[in-house]
Amino acid sequence: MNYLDNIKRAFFQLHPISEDGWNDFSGRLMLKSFRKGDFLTREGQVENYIYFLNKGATRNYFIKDGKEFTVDFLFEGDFVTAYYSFITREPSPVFIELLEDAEAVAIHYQSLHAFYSNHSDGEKVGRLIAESQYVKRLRKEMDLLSLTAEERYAALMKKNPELVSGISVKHLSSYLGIHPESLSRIRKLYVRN
Amino acid sequence: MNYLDNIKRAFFQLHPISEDGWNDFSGRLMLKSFRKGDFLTREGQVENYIYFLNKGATRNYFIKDGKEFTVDFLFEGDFVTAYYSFITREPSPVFIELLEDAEAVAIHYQSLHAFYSNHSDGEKVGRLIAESQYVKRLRKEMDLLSLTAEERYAALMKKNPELVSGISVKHLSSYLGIHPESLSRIRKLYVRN
DNA sequence: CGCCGAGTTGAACTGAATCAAGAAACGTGG
DNA sequence: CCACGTTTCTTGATTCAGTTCAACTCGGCG
Repeated sequence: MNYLDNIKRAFFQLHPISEDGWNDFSGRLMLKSFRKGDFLTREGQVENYIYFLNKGATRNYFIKDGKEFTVDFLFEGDFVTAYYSFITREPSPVFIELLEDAEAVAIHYQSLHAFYSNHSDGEKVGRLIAESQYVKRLRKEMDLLSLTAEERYAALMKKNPELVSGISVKHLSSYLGIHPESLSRIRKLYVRN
Repeated sequence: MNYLDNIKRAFFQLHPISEDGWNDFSGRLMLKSFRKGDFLTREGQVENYIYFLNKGATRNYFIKDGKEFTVDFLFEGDFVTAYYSFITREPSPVFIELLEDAEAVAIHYQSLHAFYSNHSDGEKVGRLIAESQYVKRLRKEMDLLSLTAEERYAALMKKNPELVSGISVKHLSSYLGIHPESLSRIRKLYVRN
């Protein structure tokens, strides 16, 4: 059981490819370690990597008028990148911060694109990644448009209870689009023992 | 100048492909006509097409608790589909309604996927489409999180003035995440002659 | 110990929703 | 082309969810 097993499983779940294809891909990966508080990506830099989290958790956020807004939390077993910047090659509007010590496998932009070119299966995986990211974003947009803060909290608690308990009020609230005080009040309504 | 010229131009702007590839692709297209008020897609049906609008405009919206929420407006020269459903093969949460009489070129899901398989360039185009859709959604999500209703209106007016003038208050407001009365008031602030 | 950031609670405030009513624009059929 | 009914837009008054500012509690850790 080495550090490639997890990513291989995640990769094949998207789309199984030939052993040759996998060998090409896995040969491009680099293992990296991070400490809590480190950044995978800072605002303004062009994202050059997609990471797969073997261990750890990240918060992806941007800053507007000095205030932080969280767009995502990602955990062990997730692919992580400042995707907007990775795609457009523009400076990233988002920071990616490690919430705990982490170990991740990274692939460089150019290396991934070389892989895309080498295998039509590669392109397919790229498409599937992009599609799954789209689905996630649309869901969240729909929630932001149609739900109240309290409904968003309830929905999140239902779908992702470990997130609700594991993340600070400050960060969670900025993900839900409200202020910490408001989340604190909403939470009180849901306390039951 | 036939009905394929526009889509060819749009397609090649994403990614130029070989003449063979284009012939394969264009042979799969169907020309369709719609009347104002028709639906390309209704909630609950699985989306089987991607359309390219030669003429016309659409509003993509979903309904929650009887209220309509608009996620997108699309116009002449745009690709249109209930992408969420097209990807997941689940029933679409969104309706796509024609805002005016329209002419569109359509490709069927299975036909597109056959094209993906035939050409690695095909997969690449699929990836590029998905990526561009992602970018659009993230931008909107960031706006919804970090801007007030008035700021969202101002931003939209700056980036897309023809949209602001051409779309009804009712529809525009549901896109901005506010109620028609609120948009009406915001608008008053921006009137100048 | 004592500090310090995170979380909670309270009170006043505000942006947007809601409810209601009237004015304008639209389309459909005579 | 007008008359009618229907929908859309605007304006006003009120309410409400969520913000803001401020004070207090708690738990960690230096």
